[in-house]
Amino acid sequence: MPKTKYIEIYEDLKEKIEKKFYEYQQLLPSENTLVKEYECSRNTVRRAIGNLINDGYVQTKHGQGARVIYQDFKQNEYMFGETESFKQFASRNHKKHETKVITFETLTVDETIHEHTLMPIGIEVYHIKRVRHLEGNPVIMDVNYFRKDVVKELTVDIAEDSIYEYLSKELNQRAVTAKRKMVVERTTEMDENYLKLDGFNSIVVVTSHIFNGDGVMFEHTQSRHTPGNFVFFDQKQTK
Amino acid sequence: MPKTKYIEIYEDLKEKIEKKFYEYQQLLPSENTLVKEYECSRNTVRRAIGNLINDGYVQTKHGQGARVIYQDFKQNEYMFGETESFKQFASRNHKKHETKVITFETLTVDETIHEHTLMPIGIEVYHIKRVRHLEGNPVIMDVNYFRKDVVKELTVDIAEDSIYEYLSKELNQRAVTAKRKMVVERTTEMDENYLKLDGFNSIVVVTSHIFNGDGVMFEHTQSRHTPGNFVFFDQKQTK
DNA sequence: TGGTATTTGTCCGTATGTATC
DNA sequence: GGATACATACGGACAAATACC
Repeated sequence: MPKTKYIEIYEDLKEKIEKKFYEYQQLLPSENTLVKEYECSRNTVRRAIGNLINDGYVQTKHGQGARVIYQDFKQNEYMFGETESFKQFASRNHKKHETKVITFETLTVDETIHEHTLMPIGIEVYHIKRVRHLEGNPVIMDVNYFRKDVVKELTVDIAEDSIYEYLSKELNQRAVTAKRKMVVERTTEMDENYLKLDGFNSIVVVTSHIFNGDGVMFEHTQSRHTPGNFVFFDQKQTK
Repeated sequence: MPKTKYIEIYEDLKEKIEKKFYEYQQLLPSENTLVKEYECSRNTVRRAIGNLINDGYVQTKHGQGARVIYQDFKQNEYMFGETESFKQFASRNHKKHETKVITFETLTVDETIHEHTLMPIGIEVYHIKRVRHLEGNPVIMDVNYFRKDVVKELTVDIAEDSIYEYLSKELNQRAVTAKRKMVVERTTEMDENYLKLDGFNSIVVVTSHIFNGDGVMFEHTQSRHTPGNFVFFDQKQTK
């Protein structure tokens, strides 16, 4: 699987910034210099730098250059909200994890579910409730709706392991676009029964709409996070 | 101030999607068609579409096209977290707003402040605490640190109006990059004294590092939002 | 099933404009 | 004013995935 040139350059520059070969506040070499260094066109260098801008690693200024604004961050232990599965997250952080399935059923989308999930009325969906445990503590409740025509035959076993692993490996399905909304709400009785709230009377509710490569919104998920374990990062650049 | 071509195309397509000229799940005209329509090069069309992808409006697939995945959203009344000032937000939503300055002082950054804000040790900063009122209710507490060498002469009057308006109009300074981190914490005594918490024992803490066009991190802000008034949207696309 | 056309993705080179140094 | 550097735009070539007949 050969990577593209601009991705290679992007990753190389990124690593050099992280390793402080290019330091905070320093200007990157000019585009023309990088063109010679990587033996490519200026467009390709610019695409690589464009990605670094999106990641908040550099900031460019017209006739000046691309300045490094990446700062080493005491990486938080917990870092939810990224586009990765619970299992991946737990593994990456070397955390003991477990998923318990509370509800597993098939439903037909009616008016009420449609209002809530934006799934088209009449289709069949899996409705799954799961509690995620981290180091033995129940910290997240996931409420999923999966389109059955896309995810085919789900089972409780798969839901206890990783639905995303199953989708990518067995069905070659991938989440391509994720739209999310975050709010904080008062806890419900359900939250109090299932989650370790540590005195909080609120819960972070992340509602996601997830599209596959065909542009089909195949998943609607409400993730209810205990506040103590929730962190979200974001960076934006005004054009 | 003439806009660039790709921005014009981007905005035109965006509007057509919002107005449902191009509908949900429909494919946009091919790049070559758009090239003829807008009388421009293919690269320019592709840049415009790239922006639509970033906004979560379309999703492209190799060999197929760009599919609209924009869905009308019951726009939430409150929508914090965007890159806009409190005053802009309040005005856009036709809300009565008011800002009360609690603390206004000049400090020299020491080890402790540096640890917390990443501002360089030894420089002078304004330290400002403000409570934001919306429709008469205190809903946000902002704790700012501004580099004095960048923001020059701040006053309490400016802080009560809009520091950002002052910066852009008087000093021609702009926030270019904003890095943010969101967590939920238990309320402090200060939160309880100053904010209308409506029974919540938690508070949404948004910590921001803000860079100007010269790559100087001139502002560090901790925004403490009452949970009931906090909404954050996000969309990501896997490459 | 297979071949062809369409469509997006990558990459290159060049030219011009504009901000910075 | 001149040199440097980024920003925009155009055009062309080829590859790869998809759609169509």
